[in-house]
Amino acid sequence: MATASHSRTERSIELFHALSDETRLEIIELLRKGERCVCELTDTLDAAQSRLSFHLRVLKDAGIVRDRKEGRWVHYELDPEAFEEMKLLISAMKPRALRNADACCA
Amino acid sequence: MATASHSRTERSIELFHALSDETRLEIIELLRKGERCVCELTDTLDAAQSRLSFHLRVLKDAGIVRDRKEGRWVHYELDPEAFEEMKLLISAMKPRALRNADACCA
DNA sequence: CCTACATATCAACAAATCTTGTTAGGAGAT
DNA sequence: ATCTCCTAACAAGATTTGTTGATATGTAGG
Repeated sequence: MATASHSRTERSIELFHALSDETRLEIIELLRKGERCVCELTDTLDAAQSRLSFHLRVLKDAGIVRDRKEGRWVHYELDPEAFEEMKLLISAMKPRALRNADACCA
Repeated sequence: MATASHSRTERSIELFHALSDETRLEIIELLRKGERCVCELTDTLDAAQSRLSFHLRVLKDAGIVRDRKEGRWVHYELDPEAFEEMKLLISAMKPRALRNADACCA
């Protein structure tokens, strides 16, 4: 567990920040096909190992991916729950009133 | 219009980056009630005008809010389409395969 | 035990982002 | 015209984020 307790705002920031980086989006795209080890991600993305490790950590802390150790390899996979959570957070942000419900000023 | 054309990745980065800041999430929360002028946002959020102006620009460039000028006031409101777009982008990121579809290594 | 390999972590630097203060422009009021 | 109010835009500094290279940890095999 990365941090203790989150407000909804803090949770949104963590999740959406994790999604706002090209390398991390590429990782997610690759993991959609299923679990992958770090070695395969570095090969496919042609990225330095320490760079991927950094981004995988961000994704893991946000709960978007899970890791599983097997011998000296570490496999990562997407956590579907995180995506459901994001959709809920977005739904909770949508406008809930008609336009100009009660305008201020003027 | 902020930029010319976007890949889906670039668009995701822009949208999710806009959502990964506390001030901007607070703005969105306020605008859920309906259109608001900048003066009311600065009052409610107790934030410097220039700070809000910066964040409103980020939200506007991302297409999350629209502005409307009326006399010397500028009113902002949420654009519901942006939230639909986000949900689509998230759906497109969800895992599409069963776990361990074809593991690498070991 | 020693070596090779997979991954994580750290430190230093570079780049992007946010904040604050200031300036500028446009709209109404006098 | 002049003044005031509302907001956008710019500039400088502070903070955060991402990259890179070096080092550490841990596992497997000789």
